[in-house]
Amino acid sequence: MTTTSQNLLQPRVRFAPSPTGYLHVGGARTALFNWLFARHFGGTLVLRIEDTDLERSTPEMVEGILQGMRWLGLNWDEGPFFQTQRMEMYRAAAAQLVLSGHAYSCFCSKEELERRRQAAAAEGRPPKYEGTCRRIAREEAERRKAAGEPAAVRFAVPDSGSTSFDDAVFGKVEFANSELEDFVLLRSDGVPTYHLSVVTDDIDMRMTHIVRGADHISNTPKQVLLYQALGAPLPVFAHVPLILGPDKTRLSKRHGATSVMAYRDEGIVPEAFRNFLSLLGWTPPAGTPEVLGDAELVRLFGLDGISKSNAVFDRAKLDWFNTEYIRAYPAEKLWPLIQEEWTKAGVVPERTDEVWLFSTIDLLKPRARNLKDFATSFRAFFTDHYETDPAAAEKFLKDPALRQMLVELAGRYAALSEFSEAETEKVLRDFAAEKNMKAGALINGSRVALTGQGVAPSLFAVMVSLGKEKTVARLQKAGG
RNA sequence: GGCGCUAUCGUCUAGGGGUUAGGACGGAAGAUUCUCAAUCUUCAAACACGGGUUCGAUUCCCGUUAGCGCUACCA
Repeated sequence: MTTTSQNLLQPRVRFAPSPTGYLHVGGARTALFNWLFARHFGGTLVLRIEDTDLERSTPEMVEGILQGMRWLGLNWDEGPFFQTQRMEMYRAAAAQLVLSGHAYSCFCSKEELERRRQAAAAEGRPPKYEGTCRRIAREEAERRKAAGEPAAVRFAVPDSGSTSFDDAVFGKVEFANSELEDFVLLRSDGVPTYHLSVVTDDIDMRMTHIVRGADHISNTPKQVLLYQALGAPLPVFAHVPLILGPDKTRLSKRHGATSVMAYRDEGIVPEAFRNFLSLLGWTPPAGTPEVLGDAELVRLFGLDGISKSNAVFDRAKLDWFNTEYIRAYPAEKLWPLIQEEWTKAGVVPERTDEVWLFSTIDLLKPRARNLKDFATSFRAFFTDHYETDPAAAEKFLKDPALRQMLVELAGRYAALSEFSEAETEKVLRDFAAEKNMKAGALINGSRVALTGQGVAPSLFAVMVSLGKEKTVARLQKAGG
């Protein structure tokens, strides 16, 4: 039997990244699915850092991954555990496997192995390890090791038969054992490889479900063999389809931002990112809307909704989710996120009273595409230190006569006692009629003069938000 | 190359032996005229191919093709 009954009431899952790079989109999605699964069932999410690749793992990347997890809002319940701090356990497991006859010492050097692989490739043979050292008697192997000869430990894969498992997403997957080679468990320097450390840890940490990328499907039979050799019950495997770039090849640097932190830098709201990511490879029950906040996601998530085919990362849709969240968020929720953008962009808001701030944010948010807009195109609402978009000025503010009109209009506004939307509009329209010019020209010109942008909310709402003093000053400034 | 997995609009997908094959993003057109990056309306857009099974396949089976994954003393 390849599966065992699992307790869905208290599932234990893990996210196990390797700190050889930042937290990328694919890893983030895997982390999210594990998080959703754990939260849905009230289970436990363990964070485990798989740093057994001593060459490529770095502390900076560990920090980068934790930072990514925090930005994504994916909290874990146990860990982070580091495999490099659990070396003794893997060595003990390897020793146990040698003792039970499931593994053996291999004295072939890396160079020798590489040479044989080349030769096999040249002859068109599969580059599989032939099991040379499997024939060395245990006593002799012990003697050679004692003499100081470096040795790795390999798993002795059965020569015949097959190994299968029931994947929660893909169903039954079966591999002929003859396709599997005697893979290395322990390197000659005593450091475990992936297969050994992952299985040892998953057993030790009592994982009930292994939710990971589909790129691990081919690795799974080796791990199943290890579970069996170690006498441990199998967890439920759930492989999730991969995320591809727009050209349908695996998502990589060539496709632009693959680090999740790049999305923070681009002004993406974490919850929007989670929503978008959740729908890459998973579909909620039929009839459910696509905009799903965390609570809904947690409530609806399940392994049965995971699809089998790879998904393309669609940036345009991410942006759409982002605008949906920015619009839906109340100003007070947007406020701290906006402050971060201001800090990054060096914007120092001139007014900080919440009533004004929140109403201005509410005025702006329907037109925001990302959080950065509040520090860039909306900048003029919060500070006098802003640039005017040359294209907008060219389009709406080019005419010198119009600019003079704006100065004159400023005078009318200066005399206004009630600075409301209705009043400011009336003043402008009366002025336009009096001067026999189109109100639209005045409105568009004023918009650029007031906001530095060609696109902004309704002009009179803008004026009220800015207040009389700024409106007058900026209109006057437009004159020259 | 070998092994494994996958295949519905451009993208994410629903569906399922008989449907006008549904939705969302994106796209196009129009409306609005106070801009559009807002809003509203409308439209275009898909079952990879070939064999079966069947009264009937997009759906089930086989094959082909394509894509992806694995094939390390990486994870």
